[in-house]
Amino acid sequence: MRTEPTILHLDMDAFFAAVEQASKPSLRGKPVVVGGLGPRGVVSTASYEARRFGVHSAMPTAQARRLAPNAAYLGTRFGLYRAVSEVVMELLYALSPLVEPLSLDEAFVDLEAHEAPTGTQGGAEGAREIGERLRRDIRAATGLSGSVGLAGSKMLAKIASEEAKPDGLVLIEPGTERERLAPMPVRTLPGVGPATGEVLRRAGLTTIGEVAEAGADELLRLLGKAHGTAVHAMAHGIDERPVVAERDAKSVSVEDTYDVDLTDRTRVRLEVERLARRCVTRLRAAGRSGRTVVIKVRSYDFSTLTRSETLRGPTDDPGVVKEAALRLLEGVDTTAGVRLLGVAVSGLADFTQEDLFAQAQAARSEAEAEAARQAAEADAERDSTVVEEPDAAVPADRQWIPGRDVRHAAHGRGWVQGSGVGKVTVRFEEPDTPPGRVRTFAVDDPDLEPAEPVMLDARVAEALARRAAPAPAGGSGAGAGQSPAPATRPKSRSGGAGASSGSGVSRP
DNA sequence: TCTGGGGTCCTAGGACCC
DNA sequence: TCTGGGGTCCTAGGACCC
Repeated sequence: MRTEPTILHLDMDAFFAAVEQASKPSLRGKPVVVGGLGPRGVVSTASYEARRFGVHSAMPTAQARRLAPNAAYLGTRFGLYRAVSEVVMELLYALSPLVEPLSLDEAFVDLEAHEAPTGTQGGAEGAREIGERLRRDIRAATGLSGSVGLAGSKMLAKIASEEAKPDGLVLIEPGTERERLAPMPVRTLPGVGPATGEVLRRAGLTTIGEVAEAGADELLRLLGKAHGTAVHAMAHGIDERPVVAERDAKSVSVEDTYDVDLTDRTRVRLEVERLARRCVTRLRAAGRSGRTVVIKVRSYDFSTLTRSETLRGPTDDPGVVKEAALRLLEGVDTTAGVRLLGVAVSGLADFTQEDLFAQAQAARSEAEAEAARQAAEADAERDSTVVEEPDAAVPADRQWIPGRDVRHAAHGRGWVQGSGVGKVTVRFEEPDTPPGRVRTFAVDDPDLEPAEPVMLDARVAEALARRAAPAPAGGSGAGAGQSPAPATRPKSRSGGAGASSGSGVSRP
């Protein structure tokens, strides 16, 4: 525990929704909901205006539409969010070399890991000054607001930034932790979710103060060794976890939820093959290989199972992963219908078995690779004609997902407001124009085409240009701004860890 | 109301080895 | 003949986070 509040936690406010509002003038100050738009979609982020209607993250989008029927409902544009995130993270690295990103919109910074810049004071006031300057810099570079927490530990810094939301800064003076924590509900502690919260509630413990009084023995009995120890320490305001730089990913996974349950076994096999290929594409993009192949099957009734197989050595061969995934699928009954399928590779390494025994296996590998290449080609061809549930045979970039940027030959740049029954509605405006007019076209209007996303801010524009340049070979041609390419981050090989985060409770 | 997609960590049992 | 304990790997499931 530190005696100075030198751990900083940054959390961007309603990040995805705020990025959309920054790029769409007509949505500023209005309720905006970003997330899955299909029948089984859920909300990723709701703007503060939408939250007033009761909409929040992880809520089914269908429910959100009932609560806030007049909000704007937009699909996610991860390429754009990554570009903005890069700019924000660069500002954090300017504060200290020790930055721990938790997701695109959140990170810890260890302010002790560098010498104080000349002209700034140390201690709490110095830390507050750094935090406020950071918030100004973020607004200047991106047009967005972020909230900052400062404390002597990660846990308290995170709790502080939550208290600071939206658009604020809270500093918790070391020494005041226990009294600040005592009245808070147990669910405030990181790592205490619905299940743990319920166990504690049944034991009569609803506030952090009550948990602190409970004693280590009882907590270990209730929650088990690792969790009990961690919760006990955190309730006492003790958290010695260091800020650690971004780590290499330990697994890579892809999964799809289908609009309609899949029952046809041939279709299920085909989907597993596609997922295996997508998974390997991402694995290779990260320069990694893996030893364990995992499939995930969620049934019509939401029951979920996984099956895994560990290979003799790491691979990044799509054919090998696909065969393993199909073998695992053979042991799973899917006749009643599946709503989700997933494929993952874990046990990651930086090399493949083929590298190690390259010479001995050269001939064989070559034949295998050629076979895999041909198989992949055949699959790719099939893929391009495969029908996704509702909208048969419409190319991805012609599906006019709400929120996507477009360009019209006569009217210029705008974004898709909605589409249906053969029509698409476009609002013509850009980040730096006044709110624009709406026009409607036929979905196959040749004058209308998808466009790259834009942000007004110069630094974000730069980041966008950087990521647009190296298009990944073999990419599946997803819509504008949906490139699966990993983020290029300073000092990071594995880059696009994206929405990764630890559970954050290991051994405080 | 009907539940996404990407991750991390922990637990527990069985196999296997020393 | 009966009885050990510890360590590591693998598999499956679950809690949690953003």
